Amino acid sequence: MLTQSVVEKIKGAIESGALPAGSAIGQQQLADQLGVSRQPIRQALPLLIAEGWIESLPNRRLLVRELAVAEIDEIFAIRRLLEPVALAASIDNASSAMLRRMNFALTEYEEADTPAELESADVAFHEALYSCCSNTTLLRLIEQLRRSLKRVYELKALSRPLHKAAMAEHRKLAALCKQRDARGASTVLIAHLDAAQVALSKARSAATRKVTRGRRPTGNDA
Amino acid sequence: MLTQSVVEKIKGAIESGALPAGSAIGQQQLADQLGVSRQPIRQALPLLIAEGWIESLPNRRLLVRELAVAEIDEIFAIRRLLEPVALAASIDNASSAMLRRMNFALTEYEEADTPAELESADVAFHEALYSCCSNTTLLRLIEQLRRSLKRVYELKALSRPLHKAAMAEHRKLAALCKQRDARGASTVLIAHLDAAQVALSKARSAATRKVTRGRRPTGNDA
DNA sequence: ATTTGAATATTTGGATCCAACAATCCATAC
DNA sequence: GTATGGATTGTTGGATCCAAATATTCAAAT
Repeated sequence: MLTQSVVEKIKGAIESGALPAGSAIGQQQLADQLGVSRQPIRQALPLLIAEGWIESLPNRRLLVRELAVAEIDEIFAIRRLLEPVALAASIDNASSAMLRRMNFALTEYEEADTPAELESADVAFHEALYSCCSNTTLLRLIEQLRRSLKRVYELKALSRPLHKAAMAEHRKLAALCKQRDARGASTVLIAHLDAAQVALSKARSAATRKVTRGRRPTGNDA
Repeated sequence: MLTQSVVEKIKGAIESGALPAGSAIGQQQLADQLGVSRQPIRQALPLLIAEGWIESLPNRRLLVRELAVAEIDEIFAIRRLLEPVALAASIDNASSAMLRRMNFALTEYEEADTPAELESADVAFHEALYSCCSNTTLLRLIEQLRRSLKRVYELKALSRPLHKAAMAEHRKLAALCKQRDARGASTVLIAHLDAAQVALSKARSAATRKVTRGRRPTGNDA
């Protein structure tokens, strides 16, 4: 079915920044860009609107939805509730396969060169972390929340020290999983989430300032 | 937009049992039934599939998705995580409007005659409960989870004593909100959810037995 | 120069068309 | 009588058509 692939491609374009937040889009334009007719686009749109990727203006214009800072915080608040529970449950009935998957993702993360590799290794690690939580609805929910943040993540993909820190936290998590210390792992996970949140909001406010003033106020990047 | 109303109508039909779980459906059939052409149906389908209302078989047949007992339990597990937090936050910045809405829904619930009125009063009460939680993403999520269970709720709509119990719990919740006792309210809410869960699973297993054997093994209903 | 209004152009949403695909049904062969 | 193969029917998915709604442009009037 073309519709499904169109949905994924549009999501990918939004995540990658090819369709920047706030930009207006038309059905025909999307269709041309993806090399399909308008029909699959039209089937994809209601889904994308319902999932919050695209906003439908009253003028029946469409634009890529912006994620407000407040909304990012809201999502993190929910993740803080759900992910520690998923992790604890996952540790309780952890399989050896889970530990293997975790370790694999860990090394992938360490050896990643490109931001894309980093990203996919990170996703793989967290998926492995929760994989044994035996609540697939919860898994889907967590995945959805993480993905809705993804389009803001590439900002973060620049900073080296943050990745170092994240890697250390991942290693700590893996160790605690091996020891089956659900309580300890949850604590570390919450810290991990908080760190990601402040990193994100910092990167975002910096980016906003950049846009507003045309240039960063201070500090060397790159 | 017709599509949106088609989505709602199909959801409603599934919730009301007009489209029973497990039944096969065709696009043309749906279109005829709703008095529209196939086009709006086709735009609605990807959304309904993604949200788990309809299942798409590999043979490209469609059928109304069944909710497995395990899945119901999963949803309750998530609700137990989210709703107490939403309630506590809502109590912390409760407005007088919230208390008024709660009380109104409470009396509506008490005076309800038909199952539909009961249902809507219940929804209104819980919406009022969480309305001040200041996390709209969380609110949407909770609403989605509650609604996904709605189609199983009408089974429960029969038993009188259960409603009495639910009403008492609602009153207790309202009182605790008025006293701004977030902790106590959360505890009662969890008990409320648990009660609903066991009631649901009992009703469901009874219904399944009924279907399987053609009649209930023991016990008087009605 | 600014604003109002009409004419034009673009875009959307619903309906329809058509080809590909899957299931069903029937006939024939074993 | 059963099983296999083919024809037929029905349904889906993508493309296209058309009318209605909206934005845009351009001209005229204040």
